[in-house]
Amino acid sequence: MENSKSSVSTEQSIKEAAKRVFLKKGFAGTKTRDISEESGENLALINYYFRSKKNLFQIVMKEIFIEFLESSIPVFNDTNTSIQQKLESFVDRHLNLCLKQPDMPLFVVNEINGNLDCIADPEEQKNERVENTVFHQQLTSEYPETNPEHVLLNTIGMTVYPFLGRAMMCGMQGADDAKFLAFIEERRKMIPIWIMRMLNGTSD
Amino acid sequence: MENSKSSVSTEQSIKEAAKRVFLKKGFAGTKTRDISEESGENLALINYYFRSKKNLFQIVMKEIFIEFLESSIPVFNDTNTSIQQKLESFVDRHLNLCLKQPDMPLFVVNEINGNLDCIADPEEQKNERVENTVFHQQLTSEYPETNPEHVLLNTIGMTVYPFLGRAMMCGMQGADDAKFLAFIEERRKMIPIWIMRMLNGTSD
DNA sequence: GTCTATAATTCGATAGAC
DNA sequence: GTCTATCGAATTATAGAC
Repeated sequence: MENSKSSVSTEQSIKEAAKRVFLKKGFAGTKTRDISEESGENLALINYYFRSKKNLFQIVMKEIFIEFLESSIPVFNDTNTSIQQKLESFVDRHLNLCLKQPDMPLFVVNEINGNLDCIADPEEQKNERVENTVFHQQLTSEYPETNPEHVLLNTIGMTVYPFLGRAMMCGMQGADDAKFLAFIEERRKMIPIWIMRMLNGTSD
Repeated sequence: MENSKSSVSTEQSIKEAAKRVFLKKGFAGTKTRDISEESGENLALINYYFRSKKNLFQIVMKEIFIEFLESSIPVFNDTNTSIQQKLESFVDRHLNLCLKQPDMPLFVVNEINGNLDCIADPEEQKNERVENTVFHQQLTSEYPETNPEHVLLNTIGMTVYPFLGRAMMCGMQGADDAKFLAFIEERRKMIPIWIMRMLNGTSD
């Protein structure tokens, strides 16, 4: 914004390339040369624009996290939708997000638990907790005997897990892309139904 | 077994230390010097016993994988138990496994999708696929309209996800160990029930 | 802003004494 | 089998010309 040349697009180009590489290889697995090659920009420009690999990583990490929040929070805070509608909408949006960036869930889950203090700014997280959402309130009032945290974890987990687990999912060997996509589409339809069944079952 | 000194325990010591460090930091994030420090053994001994870092990693990886299979396959292949009993038993065993090594799920999910050819031996995997289990057959015959792969993925996912996702689980901030443990114990009881509810629900 | 060249570290692996 | 010392490659980061 305050530069003279085509620097803005260079900076952007590096950041986008970094995002792709970090997503695929994680922090420790990514070399700055990978980012340089992926972006087509000179190696030195990475440090020129972003000071350090770690700093660049934190920026990318934060963007991904924000992207998730901005996709999810409005859905969970909609005062005009039912629990089931919120589930349908969240699963739909989140599956699309995962399909667009299949490496994202693995990346997040892997790096956020890491030793790195990414997303370190306590300011950023604000009170945008999923705990304080309308969804949470609806669950507590309509299903007072169910712990909402389980519902949330199960929903996110069932949505995300196929992208983490073609591995642990030993049964899906040789699953080509088409089969995987069909699998996901089945889940897009079923997950909200499954969650509702879990909620409505006899409370024992 | 064929060595003269206390070499067996040294080799074991290194392998166990490597397991701990790899579990926590992953392959790329682990330095051989970390393993040396963690084990208290000399740096050079790592290469003496295991030739290379990568080789040591593959050995550890295989052990963890075997541990999972040996814990799960017998349960899924028991001809004397119902679907629900298998679910209860698997969840119970697998949660214990995860509680003993909380870093394990993240590690597996992270590294198995990686570029590494760990567990490369096709021989090892044999036909011990979860696809060919009695559990799979029971599902197909008792719930012919349900895709067994979803059931399997949901079961494993719901069991494992809390260990992956204190992170993505934004709602569980500040969850201390005791609270987390209680959360897991709730799930140990509920997951089989939830899965059965999903199975028995009216087929939409 | 961009490039080349290189400094400064870090890391995996090994040589060689004991 | 174990240790010290170190090589050589890889990698992050920077200095300095353009």
